[in-house]
Amino acid sequence: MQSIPQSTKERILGAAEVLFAQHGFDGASLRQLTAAAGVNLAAVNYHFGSKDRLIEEVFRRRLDELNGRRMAGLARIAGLEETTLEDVLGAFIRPALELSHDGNGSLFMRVLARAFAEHDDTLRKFLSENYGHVMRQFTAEFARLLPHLSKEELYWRVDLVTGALTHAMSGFGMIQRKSDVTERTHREQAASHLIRFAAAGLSHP
Amino acid sequence: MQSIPQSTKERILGAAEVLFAQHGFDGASLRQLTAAAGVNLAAVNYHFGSKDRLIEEVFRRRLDELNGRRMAGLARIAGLEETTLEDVLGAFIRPALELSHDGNGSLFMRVLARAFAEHDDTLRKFLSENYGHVMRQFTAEFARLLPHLSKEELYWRVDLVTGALTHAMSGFGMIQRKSDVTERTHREQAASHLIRFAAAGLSHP
DNA sequence: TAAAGTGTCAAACGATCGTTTGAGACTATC
DNA sequence: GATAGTCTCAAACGATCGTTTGACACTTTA
Repeated sequence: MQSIPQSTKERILGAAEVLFAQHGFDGASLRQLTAAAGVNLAAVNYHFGSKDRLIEEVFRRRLDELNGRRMAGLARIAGLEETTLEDVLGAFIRPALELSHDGNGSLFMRVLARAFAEHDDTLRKFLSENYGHVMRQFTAEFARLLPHLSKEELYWRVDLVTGALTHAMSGFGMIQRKSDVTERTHREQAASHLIRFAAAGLSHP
Repeated sequence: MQSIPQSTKERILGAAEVLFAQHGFDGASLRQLTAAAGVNLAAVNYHFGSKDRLIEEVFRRRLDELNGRRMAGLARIAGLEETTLEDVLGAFIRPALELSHDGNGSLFMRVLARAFAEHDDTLRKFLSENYGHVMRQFTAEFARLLPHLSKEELYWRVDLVTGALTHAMSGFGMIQRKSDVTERTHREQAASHLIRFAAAGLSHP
């Protein structure tokens, strides 16, 4: 129950996230979208300029939060003597899982997985320019903790970890929470699975 | 140089695979597609009935070959005493890598990755009905080789392996072959990376 | 109170989509 | 040589797309 009604911009962004996750960027039309948001068709172009700019805003809103938390988590442990691989993976994975269980945030991971599959150059450039430093910093920390790996080996493994996490967090095959498990417990179990899997794949001899 | 010209159906299927990989199922129009294939616009509906049926045929053509090879590889080793986890993973991964390096087959893995991201129910049902038995059989063999894992643990890990392989084989971040390495060598290196990573992720304690 | 700014609305724009049509070319059958 | 079947072709169909327009209501500024 929201006593203060959402602004038109916020209603559009919310509906866009849901419909982009369900039907893709092309598949979700502005007519569907504005109808779902309860606003006029012309509102998207008035407030965002174009559909493409709306798509960018959908990303920016969630990724600023997501990667901000990731960098904050990494900053707490990076470079320390006692830091483990699991710690670094936790800093990368847990913010995404928290987002997944926050309102419509879970749908955003589906939107993100779509963006990866699209191979769209404009979108990739946008993601790389705005958030590329996050992956670079995490990779640097992995390199410090896995000194026995060559640069090529490490890149391979980090790439495979990225694929596994994107796939899992997009909810493609995510195992459903049972009714006798609290959501918090389930989230912790999911994080544990992901982290242990990734750590094993990254660090094997 | 093909002395025997391809049939209209084959030209459409070839062009469809390329354009679906590049622009997606919605993004690639029949007008682009038929122009690239050098055939008339109406040829798609004449030979395939509709765009959706064309999409199904694009999948069927490659997946029959791919999963046929996977099942043949699995049949050679399934249930044997001396079979290793790496053997089973090899039977699953190598046919996909061979496809990736065969003509336009590499683009098909991108098409497949798109299909996963789409979450389209019709397509998922089609894939599950026609090729679901392949994943079930491989999972059964994994279960035999990893008896210490609970059913839930195993499903989690197999799902994460699937994500990593789909991601990697779609060529998203696949490390480029260097010019001083033969294609065959590079393919073997890729298979080795994937198999070792997946084996570590599946079997860790 | 007049002017300027902000936001919403129905309606229309031109473009592009998947699909259908009907005429015509070609081959095989009788 | 007429007939039936297979295939190709240009053209058009209706639908839907993202975007633009101009009128109108409301608030803020002067």
